[in-house]
Amino acid sequence: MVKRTATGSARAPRRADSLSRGLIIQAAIEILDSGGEKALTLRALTVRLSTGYGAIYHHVADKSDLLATATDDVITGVLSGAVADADPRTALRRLALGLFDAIDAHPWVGAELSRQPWRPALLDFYESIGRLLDALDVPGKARFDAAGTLVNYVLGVAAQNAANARLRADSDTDRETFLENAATQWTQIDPGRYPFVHAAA
Amino acid sequence: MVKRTATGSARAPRRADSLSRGLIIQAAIEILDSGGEKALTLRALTVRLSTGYGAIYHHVADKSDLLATATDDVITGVLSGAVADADPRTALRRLALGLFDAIDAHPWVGAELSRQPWRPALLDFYESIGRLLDALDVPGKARFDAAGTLVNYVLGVAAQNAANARLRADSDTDRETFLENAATQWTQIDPGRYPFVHAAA
DNA sequence: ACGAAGTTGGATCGGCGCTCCATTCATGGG
DNA sequence: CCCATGAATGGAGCGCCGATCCAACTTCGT
Repeated sequence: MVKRTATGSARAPRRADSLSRGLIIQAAIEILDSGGEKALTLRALTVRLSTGYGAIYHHVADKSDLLATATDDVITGVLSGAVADADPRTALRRLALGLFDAIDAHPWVGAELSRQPWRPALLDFYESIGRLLDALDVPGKARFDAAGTLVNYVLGVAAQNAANARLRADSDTDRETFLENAATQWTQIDPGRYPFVHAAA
Repeated sequence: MVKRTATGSARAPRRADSLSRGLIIQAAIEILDSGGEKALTLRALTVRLSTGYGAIYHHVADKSDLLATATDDVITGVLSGAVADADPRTALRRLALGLFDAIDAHPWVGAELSRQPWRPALLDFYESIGRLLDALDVPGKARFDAAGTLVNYVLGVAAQNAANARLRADSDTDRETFLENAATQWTQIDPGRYPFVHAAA
């Protein structure tokens, strides 16, 4: 016999597997990837997870919390996916390209990062860059400037790339050349920004 | 005698001064400046302009059109406000700082630009930078890269600045030092990015 | 066995962008 | 001079959103 609420409507049975914050965020990421930023609605989440609002809000503060945590997840993935490299310069390149690729694959990450540039995951990113620049014997102050310049540059180019992708949703033939452009531009920037270090190397 | 609609509700008299697209956008900018991005609602616009939805949608496609045009207006203001300067290098500095100040004064401009990096007004901005770099005898390809790097850097730093302002809504004592930092960082970037040109100068 | 604490589902609320249409008014052709 | 026409206007209403709230359910210590 189906139980009824006080208002007389039917009530679905409780889910078998228990919900968790991680599950919710993972579902949010999938929705964001498949449908873009505007596709992530609480309703869509309840449908995908076969649950209600209460369950979601029990594990998550609000929608912005959801977006922020999802973004952190992606960035952390980029960091952990970056293999250690003997040469700091190519390691930097790898890191920057990894960030670009991540935003290219999940455009909503770029938008969120430009909205909240001090997310913990992004600070970790700065930390890694700082260590690599340290290995390049870049002096302290310049190191900070360089990290900021690099990240801002990647975020900006990724945003432009996302805008391009929005304009023409197909013909990704020149996407590879675009990536190569970004790569070469960065390789130009690093030695150019620090001509002393570059000359020393 | 007050006229009544078919549903019997009262109808306000028609406004004396006629509406125009420019008026609507100006009102939108004022709302955005005073209350931030989320304060711009069609309802707020109707209240401020003492009008209805129909009048607004007759002059404007939709809300994104409103935001985009308002952003173009601000950027165009930065460009027209930049006085000609004999030295291309300080002219570049002025342009970059002008963009930063504009975003600092209207944070919603930064968010919109990162969402739509190819707005006509921003293209004009690139055009101006390109001309200045040409005056610096920067070769063609590097010129394009430099303009992109500069704009992306300013946008990124401005976004970080906006985030800072969001965190501490007061104590703008260190805002000046922040601006100076950005300025010196750019003066470092320009010669650093093109050590050849800088050495030649 | 039982009640407290932890979890879940969904009705509900206020507000949003936007559509639609009755109404108003300036204009110019007869 | 008049009135037909169409641009301009105001506002009710629609569908959807994020968020709240609470009854219903589960788990678990005792």
